[in-house]
Amino acid sequence: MPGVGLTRKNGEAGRSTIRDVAARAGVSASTVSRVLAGDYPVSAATRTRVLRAVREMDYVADAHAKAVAGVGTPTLAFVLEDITGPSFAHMAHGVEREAARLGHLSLVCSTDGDVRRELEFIEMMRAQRAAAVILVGGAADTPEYRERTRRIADSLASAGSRLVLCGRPPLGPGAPVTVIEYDNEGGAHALAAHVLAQGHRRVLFLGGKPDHTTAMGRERGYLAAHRARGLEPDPALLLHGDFTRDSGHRLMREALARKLEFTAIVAATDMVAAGALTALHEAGLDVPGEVSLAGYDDIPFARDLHPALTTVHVPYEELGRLAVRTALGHGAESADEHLLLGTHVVVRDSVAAHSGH
Amino acid sequence: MPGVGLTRKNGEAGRSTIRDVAARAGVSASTVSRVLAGDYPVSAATRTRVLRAVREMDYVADAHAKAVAGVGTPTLAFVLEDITGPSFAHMAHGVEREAARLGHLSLVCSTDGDVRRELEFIEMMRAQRAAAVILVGGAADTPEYRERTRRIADSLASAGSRLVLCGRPPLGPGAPVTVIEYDNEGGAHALAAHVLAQGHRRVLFLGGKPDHTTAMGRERGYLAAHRARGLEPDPALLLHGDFTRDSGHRLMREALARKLEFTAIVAATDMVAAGALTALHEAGLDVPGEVSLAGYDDIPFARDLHPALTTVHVPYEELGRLAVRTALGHGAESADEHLLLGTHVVVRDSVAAHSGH
DNA sequence: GTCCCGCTGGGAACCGGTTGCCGGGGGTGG
DNA sequence: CCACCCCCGGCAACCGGTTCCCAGCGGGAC
Repeated sequence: MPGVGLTRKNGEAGRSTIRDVAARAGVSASTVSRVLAGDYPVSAATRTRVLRAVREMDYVADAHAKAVAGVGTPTLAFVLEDITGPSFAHMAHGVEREAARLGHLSLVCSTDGDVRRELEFIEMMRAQRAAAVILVGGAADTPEYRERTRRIADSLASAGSRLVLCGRPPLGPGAPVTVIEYDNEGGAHALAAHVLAQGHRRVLFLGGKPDHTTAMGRERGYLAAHRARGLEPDPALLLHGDFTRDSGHRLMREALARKLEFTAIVAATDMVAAGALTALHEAGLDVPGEVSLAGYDDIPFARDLHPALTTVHVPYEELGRLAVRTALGHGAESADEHLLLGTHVVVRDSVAAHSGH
Repeated sequence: MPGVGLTRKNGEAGRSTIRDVAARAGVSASTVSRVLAGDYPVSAATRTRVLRAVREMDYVADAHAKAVAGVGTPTLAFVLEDITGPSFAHMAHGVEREAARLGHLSLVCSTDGDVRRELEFIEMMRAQRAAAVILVGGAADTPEYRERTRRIADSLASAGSRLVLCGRPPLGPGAPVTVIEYDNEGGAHALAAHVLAQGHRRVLFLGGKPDHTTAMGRERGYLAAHRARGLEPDPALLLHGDFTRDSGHRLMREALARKLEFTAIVAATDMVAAGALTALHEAGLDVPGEVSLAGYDDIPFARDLHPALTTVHVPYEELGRLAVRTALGHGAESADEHLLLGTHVVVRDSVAAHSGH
């Protein structure tokens, strides 16, 4: 005897719909919707009955149905290489916190550097009608990258969404993109200048991948600081790896094994510096007595290395917050935007004056 | 002249619907749907036309509409206190990677320890029809916690979702919950035993909040290791703070200022150990020459502290992966499950034999 | 005592997909 | 040559909400 007798009681499995609530309250679905929306006049008695039914059935309106109906808050998406890296984690935290504050949910995707995964995810975000997609972290700035990213930006823009590049290479004029960067070159310049001011003349640079924009920005800063003093750095002192602790460790061991001459080291990342530091310790070298060392990022741990690491502070969390604010603040029609956040060096104990020579 | 003439060209703003695609391909919406779904026989010619229209219009099916229609992949949600903590970040990475591998999107929420935010988020997840909600990280195991969490679990279960507790206190029998823990007590026991085996008898414990289950598990392990040797630890050596670097730093300074007597330290966390280590350094103490130090978590940085930190390895990433596998592997009808992952101590340089006395 | 208006609440269309069911047309076998 | 069947594609209902539009009812004013 189907039809009338479908008894979906309170505790029973399966979600209850707005019509179930309406039935229990003895009103129509429209009324329930209106009570919950809060606009529209509803008599006090009816409102009470509806709210009681909602409470008793533990009803929550289906977010997808709302989305399809054109109401409902779109989610925010952010994509990063690896949330495990401390600076990425701080950006992610900023993004998530700010999104939540503004009432949005955050979808996250780690790509592990895989471009295909990034593409697939962004396609999904288009299907999700994401409010914005935030791409965080540097990337290789190749023509192919620009073209691909621009296509993504257009595609998102035409779907009413928006692409935000956070610490990523911009795309040139005309692309519907918001860019938020922090000053890699400036920070590295200031840091290297600090090291040079201590009298060091041969300073090893432990860099990242040669086409990676973050890595290159920092390397440019390192070079610029030299040239600003009329010095030309020895190309043999520029080493390339990636941004991991292991890379720093390996590079440092190689430098030592090859008996490169240097009195200070600038690492592209605190993680790299950490690896380098233990390699130095393993070799029995005193820091900063025999060699000075500086990092970049000012991750919390920098203070706990021994000696405490001199580094460059980057407002990662603020970067993330800013990214979502600008992403959400604009409709698709907004002009392209390009923000550049400042950095500052924080002096601790790992860089000392160059005594001898 | 409205009606027929609505020319929504390719590049124009606004997403295209399945009916737009159908119109362009000269077929009905059903056919487009079927071509994209891949099941159902469609003639080669029609399929080609449809696919071309899809490509030309850069069409993506709306995920919300699919969800409402009952198809489509539900997303996964995970909640943690602060993604900035290294161990949390690794769990998060594991969760996200495994979810992606299984074709699910991941929603993330940082609570900063705020219970209300946690509640709100979970309510949203019910509205999102999330496949599962993964709560990660310890919590205060109060009766109020159990009751509240159980209510959440029931509510999710009745909506066809599932709650997973990952490194969180279980709820007792009968709750529709999957629990995945790692062995805090066992790990701490093994670690403390290692320290005691080196001849130390007065070992300071730098713990977490007194009602926090993770903290308590580790403290129990510390105590149990003593008792297994017939020793009764001095209660004055049990200090309580939280799991941050700053807490370790502060606690250590206090212990030093109060001239507590100890020859070794077991910290509840590598972060705490890091803070403690720099406090030790600041006080001019040699580690492990004068004091031994051990941590917990085996975060990547542990190797780069000086001396390299002896600690307990926890398979955080695997924990995250496991959480999503078990969460997704079961319908709501599955039996309650309780998994316990093992840990092991990794011996480095920060614990030495107790020489003097 | 009417008339009119404002306050409430319901019916139905719509959002953008999926899918059960049905019907037309062409190929094949008798 | 006719009938049957199968292949393919369209119609319409449905998922769970929102909202436009309209109708009924009650009260106040004349």
